[in-house]
Amino acid sequence: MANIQEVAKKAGVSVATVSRVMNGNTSVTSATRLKVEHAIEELKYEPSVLGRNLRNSESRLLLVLIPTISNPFYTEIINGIEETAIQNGYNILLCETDSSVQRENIYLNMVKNKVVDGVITMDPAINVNKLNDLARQYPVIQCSEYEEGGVIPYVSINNELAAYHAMKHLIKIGHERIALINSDEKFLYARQRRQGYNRALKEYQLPIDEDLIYHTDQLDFDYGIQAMRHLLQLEKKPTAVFAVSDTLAIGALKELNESGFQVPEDIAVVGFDKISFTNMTNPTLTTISQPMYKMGSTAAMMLINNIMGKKVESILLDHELVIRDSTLG
Amino acid sequence: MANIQEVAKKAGVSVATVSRVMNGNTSVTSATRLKVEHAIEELKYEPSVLGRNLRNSESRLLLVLIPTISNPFYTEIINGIEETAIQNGYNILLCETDSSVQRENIYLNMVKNKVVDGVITMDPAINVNKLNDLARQYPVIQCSEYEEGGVIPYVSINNELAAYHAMKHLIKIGHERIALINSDEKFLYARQRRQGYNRALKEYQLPIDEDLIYHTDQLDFDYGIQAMRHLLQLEKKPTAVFAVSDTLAIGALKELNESGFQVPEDIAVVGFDKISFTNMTNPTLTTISQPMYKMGSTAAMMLINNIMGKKVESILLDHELVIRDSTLG
DNA sequence: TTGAAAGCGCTAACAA
DNA sequence: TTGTTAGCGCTTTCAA
Repeated sequence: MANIQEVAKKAGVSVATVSRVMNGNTSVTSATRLKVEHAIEELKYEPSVLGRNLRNSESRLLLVLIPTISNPFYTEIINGIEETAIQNGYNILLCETDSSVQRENIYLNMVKNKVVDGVITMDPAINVNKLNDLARQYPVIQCSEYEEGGVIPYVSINNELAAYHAMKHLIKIGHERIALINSDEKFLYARQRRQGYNRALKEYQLPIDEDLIYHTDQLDFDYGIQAMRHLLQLEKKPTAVFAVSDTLAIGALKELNESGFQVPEDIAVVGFDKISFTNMTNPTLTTISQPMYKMGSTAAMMLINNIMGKKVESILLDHELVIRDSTLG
Repeated sequence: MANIQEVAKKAGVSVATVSRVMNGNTSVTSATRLKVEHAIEELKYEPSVLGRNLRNSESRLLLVLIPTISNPFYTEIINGIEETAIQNGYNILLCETDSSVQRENIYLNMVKNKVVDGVITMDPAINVNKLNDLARQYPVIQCSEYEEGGVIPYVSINNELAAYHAMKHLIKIGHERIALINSDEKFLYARQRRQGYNRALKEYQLPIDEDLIYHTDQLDFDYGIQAMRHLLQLEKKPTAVFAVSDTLAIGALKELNESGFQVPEDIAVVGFDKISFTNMTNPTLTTISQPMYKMGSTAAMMLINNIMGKKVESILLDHELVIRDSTLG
């Protein structure tokens, strides 16, 4: 691949002039510009991003940190991030932390090392102190999961309200014993959704039965199966289940089918996220729709603005309850 | 962030010595090394990857091109690529082409611009000529989809044989009218799976009925639903369906459930890939298991070897027929 | 309008 | 063993 010097030589001008042409600088006569463009064409010159980046100390790369690529929830967010990034001349470096501290370190160093210009993190298990440290000097945005009252800008939804809506729906169609399949309450979203769960029960003067609350370590299908299996062993079984992730809800649905329970006649199920699978299950799954694509594109826009030195505000996007067969008794 | 000069100054040595310490060069006395390490610690020095890369003309970044992030099939492959890349000191730049020529161009230019050291492509719709051009000068590996008889090293499975196995299974349990939900046969894997379909039918002296072969434009669930809807309108309906992707098979299953057909009693279904959701459907889906993780890690290893100047050989990995409820009548 | 030259941060060849 | 220095490819300041 030809470099700027060869182009300059071929065109009979200086490298500065070539650079000016490349960057659309106006102070070049059209005659010179033509000569240079000709040389560029002839040599099939493509400027080295490395050289340019070193000089400008920018990489036009955004780091995107996700806990796992396997959950379709993240997939849609990533679509939103990527589209917006590309539109603004950035590319994304997608990295899975697997919630491992070691990986997290590697990736956060990429920010310090200027491999990337900024970072969007969706990992709920990330070390908050380290992240705050980083955010003092570099552009950082949190997406979906965030630190309450923290200093890092975020985009998310109102998890408490969303959970409240899901619960209210179940209560209104007559359920009184509603199980909650939650993830670890060390995560903010888990705590918030739990609060929404509690609020709805209180509002309708229903008791909070700790037996009906199950915590899972992870969000894979299998954990939903296990949770449901546990709940079905209770003496006083629930008549409805609210899972904080569609993947868990799908696992629960599977276990109910296997065990011969009818959904929603015997037990109703509500999920959370509206991943595309939820339309393929039998019955289809009632769920809270998160604006995943928009969340991603908003996060990307915030990060890019932040990189360009603008001040950005945190934002909570709207959710929506999508009622499907798993609660239509 | 401090740079190498500041560290050198603080340690009272030259930048070359700091560089030597950073790169584990042995010809440094332990006294000097100590001084330098001290300075590095004190200034929290992290070498600039940009400077290093420009100098070494390498980025230690691998480009991974996928048609869409939404298909879980790719997710597992990516896991394999990423793990292997990290183990070897590389990171991956994951990019969705959406099978768009424009995006493809942007990304392939990243190789020429040395933003990345090499590329693994899984996009079946990629421009083969352009890719071959690129491969003349830069490390390129094809994963899953490849050019038959081409010059670019690839890792894949024996698609013809896999499809043959799936069909043989259906025939052996008594099916004679077996529909094929295939994707566009402009893709090699679609042609190969079609060949396996044909071979099995011929071997058992069953007729090839073109009415039973349906081609979809994409692999999303919805396309599987549509395909099945079409097949159910035939006068002589199939008794079994083989879909070349689990996502299509899941859509087909959905449509069968909706229309009141029993699977596998009325119609049996076989998918392809073994994505994790195939264990959640009702009934669970018989499918061809592709070694996705291994495919990814193999591709990454091939690319890294290629970057290091080694010659690499194409390889076909083993598949496996996983028999589940959707064919257990 | 154009060119010369400095410099981004690093590594490695060469010299001492 | 250590230091000096050129140079990777580019942009931008300053001068002409």
